[in-house]
Amino acid sequence: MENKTKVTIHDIAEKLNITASTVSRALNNNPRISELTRKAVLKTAKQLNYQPNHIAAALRHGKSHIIGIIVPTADRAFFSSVVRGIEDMANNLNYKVIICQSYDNYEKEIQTIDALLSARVDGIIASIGKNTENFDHFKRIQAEGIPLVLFDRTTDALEVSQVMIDDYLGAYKVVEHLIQQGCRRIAHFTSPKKVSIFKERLRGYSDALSDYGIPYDEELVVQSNLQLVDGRESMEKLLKLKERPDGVFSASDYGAMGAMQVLKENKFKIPQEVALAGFSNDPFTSFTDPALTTVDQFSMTMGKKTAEIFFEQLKSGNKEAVPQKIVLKPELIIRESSMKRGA
Amino acid sequence: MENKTKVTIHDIAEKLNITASTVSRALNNNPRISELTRKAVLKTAKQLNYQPNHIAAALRHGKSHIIGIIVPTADRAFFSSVVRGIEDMANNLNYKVIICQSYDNYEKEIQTIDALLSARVDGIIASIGKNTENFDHFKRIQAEGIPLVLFDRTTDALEVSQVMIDDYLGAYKVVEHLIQQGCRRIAHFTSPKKVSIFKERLRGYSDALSDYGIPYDEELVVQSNLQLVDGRESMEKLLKLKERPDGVFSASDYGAMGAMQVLKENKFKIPQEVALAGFSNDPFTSFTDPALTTVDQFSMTMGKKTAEIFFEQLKSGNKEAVPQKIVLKPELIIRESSMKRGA
DNA sequence: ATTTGTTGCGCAACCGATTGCATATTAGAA
DNA sequence: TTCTAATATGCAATCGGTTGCGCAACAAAT
Repeated sequence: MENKTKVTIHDIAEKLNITASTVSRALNNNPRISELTRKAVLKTAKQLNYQPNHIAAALRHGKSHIIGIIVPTADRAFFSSVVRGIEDMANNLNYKVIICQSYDNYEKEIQTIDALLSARVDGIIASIGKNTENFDHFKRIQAEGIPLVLFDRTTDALEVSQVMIDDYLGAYKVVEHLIQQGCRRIAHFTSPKKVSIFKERLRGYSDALSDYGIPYDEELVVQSNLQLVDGRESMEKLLKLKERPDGVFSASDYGAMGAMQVLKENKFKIPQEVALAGFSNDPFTSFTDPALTTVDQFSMTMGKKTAEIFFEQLKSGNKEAVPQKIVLKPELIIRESSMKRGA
Repeated sequence: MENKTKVTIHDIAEKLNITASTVSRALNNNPRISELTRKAVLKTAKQLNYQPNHIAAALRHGKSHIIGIIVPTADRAFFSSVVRGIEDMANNLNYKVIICQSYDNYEKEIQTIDALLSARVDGIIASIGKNTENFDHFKRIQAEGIPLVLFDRTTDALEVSQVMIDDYLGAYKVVEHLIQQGCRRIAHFTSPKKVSIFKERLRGYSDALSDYGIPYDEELVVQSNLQLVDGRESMEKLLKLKERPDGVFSASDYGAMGAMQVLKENKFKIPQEVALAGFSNDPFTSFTDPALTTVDQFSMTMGKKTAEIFFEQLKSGNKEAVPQKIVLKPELIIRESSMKRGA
């Protein structure tokens, strides 16, 4: 255990009376090294408990073999699941992953990117924070010439590959379903933020209504931050309308949950009097009573697909390939909260 | 934007007709550099858009200024909250954080530690995976001479600082509360794993019973993996007993949730017929119907405290200081699922 | 026997920043 | 005026691998 000084390839070299170059090549399976030498090196390395210093290697060929992932928060099932998909692939390719959280905070997002850049990550995969409206920090990533891929919370303000789900379609399906269940006054919780996912969901809502001949009513579209409390407030506001809604489609599960609480507190029957649907298929949605209808986003698939595109770009040396835009199909998960007409 | 080659201190030096040493010192605020030179260097650095290469610096003085955090999974509110607490402090001290997930997988835990070690992190903060029973990989961290601090899922098999909550006390409080609500046959969901938290919770359960003169009944203690499905199975098993329990204390919120589902499916009244309590205060516990009684673990505090101890150790050069063991007090959160006697 | 390859390994530069020691310049002290 | 001491900067080694180029040794081809 005399580990005072870390053992290096030079130690191995000395012990075998060869040079560090040979040791390095042996360890890297360079074909120009004889089988005999390689075996000896490997054996000695094990004996001395040699641990490669990746920092030195990283310095030498300018690649850290680390990729950065930026998510608004890691404690949302959706994001952590995407991360897992990415991680799996990265690990297989022998890349390490730094997960950073922006907490939907613009300043923190900038800092995070700075940190990742100066840590010399080989590339960055990100989902944009809710409050971000300026994308210069992302442009800096591209200016460095390292790959950048966005997922879910993306933007068209950047020339970049992105993987998202078809939010429009998901929303459309939800609203169509609510209509088919008999709803005629369907409210929608949305966000004022410039993130495209919310705009797309709103568009899906509005188009579905119009396709089924239901007028779009401004007072039924409530803007908020879509958290639990926001859902509560929005619902309370809706209940004060002369004509209350008979269905609510929230662009987030938490928002829908808030609505559910308020409705239950006011003794409304869900879904008979008011049907309810969220978006994201957060695990808790199956725990509520009634269980919440929502839209699944195939997060693992999104992670895998994102990683695929990312590493493709990485391998290709990040040439100015045409940015790809992958749109995955979401799935409507129908649960009790919207089944007015039975299963 | 001619950023083909990254600018280095040598570029700055050349432009100013000085040497890289001077530039380095100027950038590091070394007092042996004249104010004039320093200003010039800073200005030129900005002009050329110089970005320090931390990898080179890391190689030079053997410190990466990166710390590794290992959690079983980042998508559990508890863990991500602890992580956030750690992150906050780390960022303030200008350290970066790599978050790694072991997914409660022993092999992956080992790989992760290897990866972090060869990434030359300056220290590691970890919560042990459920299935880990051998701790040699953690000993390797210590053998490297870098600080290691464990939180929540800890072990006494290692001479290491640890931060945990008083699981015994938390469990005791829950059971005491259930007894005070009138429960006399209280079941407990526990895990067979060697992680101390579950053993402590079991001990709290058992002691509370004994303190209140209630016999410990083996058939009421069900072992499982404590996930949702496990909770369901355990509850189903309990309902087949000749004498069913009138209270259930699950060592995990998910387990309690599974029990709740089964009880509701079988039309049992919660809490009147069976009172229910979990452990962890996962956000979803306030969304269930009835809302779930549980134990809060002050995750942010745990994160802060963990970081505090960790950096203390790091600053002190990781001398063989006596490992500290911090035990935080948990808080019982009483909700409807256990309020037999009203609020 | 000479040429042409092939194989296996060493030499030395290099990645970018840091730092102990040396040196030059200037100021202050004797 | 000469000596001492700061002050400001340069020199060169170093961190631990990696890699282009070169060379020796031996085999195969002519």
